[in-house]
Amino acid sequence: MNNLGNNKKDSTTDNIALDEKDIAILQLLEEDAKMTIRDLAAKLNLSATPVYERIRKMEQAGVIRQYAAIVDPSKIDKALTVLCYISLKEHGKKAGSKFIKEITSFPEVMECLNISGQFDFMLKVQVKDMLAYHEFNVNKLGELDNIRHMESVFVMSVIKATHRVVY
Amino acid sequence: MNNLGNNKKDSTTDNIALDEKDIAILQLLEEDAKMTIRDLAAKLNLSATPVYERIRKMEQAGVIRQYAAIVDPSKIDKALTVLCYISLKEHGKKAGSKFIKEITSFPEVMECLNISGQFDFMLKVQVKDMLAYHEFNVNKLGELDNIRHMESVFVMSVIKATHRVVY
DNA sequence: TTCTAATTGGAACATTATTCTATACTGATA
DNA sequence: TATCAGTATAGAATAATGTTCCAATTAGAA
Repeated sequence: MNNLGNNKKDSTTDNIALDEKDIAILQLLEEDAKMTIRDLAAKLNLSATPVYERIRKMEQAGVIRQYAAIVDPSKIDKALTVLCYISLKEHGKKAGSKFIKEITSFPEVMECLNISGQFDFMLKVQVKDMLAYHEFNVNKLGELDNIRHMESVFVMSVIKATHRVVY
Repeated sequence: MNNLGNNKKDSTTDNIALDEKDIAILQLLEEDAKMTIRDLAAKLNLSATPVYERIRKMEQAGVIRQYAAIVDPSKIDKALTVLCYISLKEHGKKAGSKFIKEITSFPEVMECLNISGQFDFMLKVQVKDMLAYHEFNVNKLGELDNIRHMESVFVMSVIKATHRVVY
């Protein structure tokens, strides 16, 4: 048990009620953010204006957090994904914050989750190859002083990876 | 050890050499895919044409896999993330394919990784709450007949989550 | 140097996003 | 049922952006 992590709300406004049309728009934009408003409108049997307004509302409400270009890691020589499990020695607020600050500064760390179970954190680390991971381990994780235990699990293949949360 | 997973290449063309300008473009588009070509050009001290051509090449080469709207799960009532670890009884090609086909069909499964270690797969499951996860477990995972062992790890907070792989 | 191929700038053009206004709808009230 | 207020919508006008074209420039090889 620990009290680490950062739960700050980053929404611009309060919650928003989404109807079926909003959901449909989200589903389409999750797959292809470059779809034009007119194409969206045609699929939903609407004109451009309501689609445009609905998207704008969802952006402002923080429902749509970001539009991102998704890059294939293997194409930029980052073919190895490793899940790195870490438990800390000190779980106090101060020690935890320090660890988080350092971890999040590493560009190799795509994801850092505060988890239940025997470990405190799971990192998803994206690197070129095993040598690069070894160096990350030694030079970056190895420099942190609050790590009690560490375990690496290697990703052999990606069966499914999506950003779609709307269904 | 197993031979599961699907490593098919989905690139449109062969590999491509990326220079510093390409990298810079990727980094910016990973953060904000809606940034205009003219803004990108201004940041890179180029005109619109070369930026446009470079993006097009990276799209066709599969370096840019997708443009996606990233939705905040908590805003659409999917606030609980669970890591679900699974090991199979049968690891043959046929049994593995069947499992993969079923798992990837579940919309709650955001991610499915074939991993090293005591388990065969890690699923990242995104649901409303604990009750919804319980139902997913019973009604969907529970219907699969090839599962030997299963373990759930709950995500208490997300410290870092990025799609940036270019650095 | 000279040549070739690739890259670039800037203008022209095509497409799309965005705004505006009038109309249609919805649900509540009397 | 009639009327009203608030919201959502379509369609046209405008602004912004994407896309193409071509001439000029650059970089590298012979």
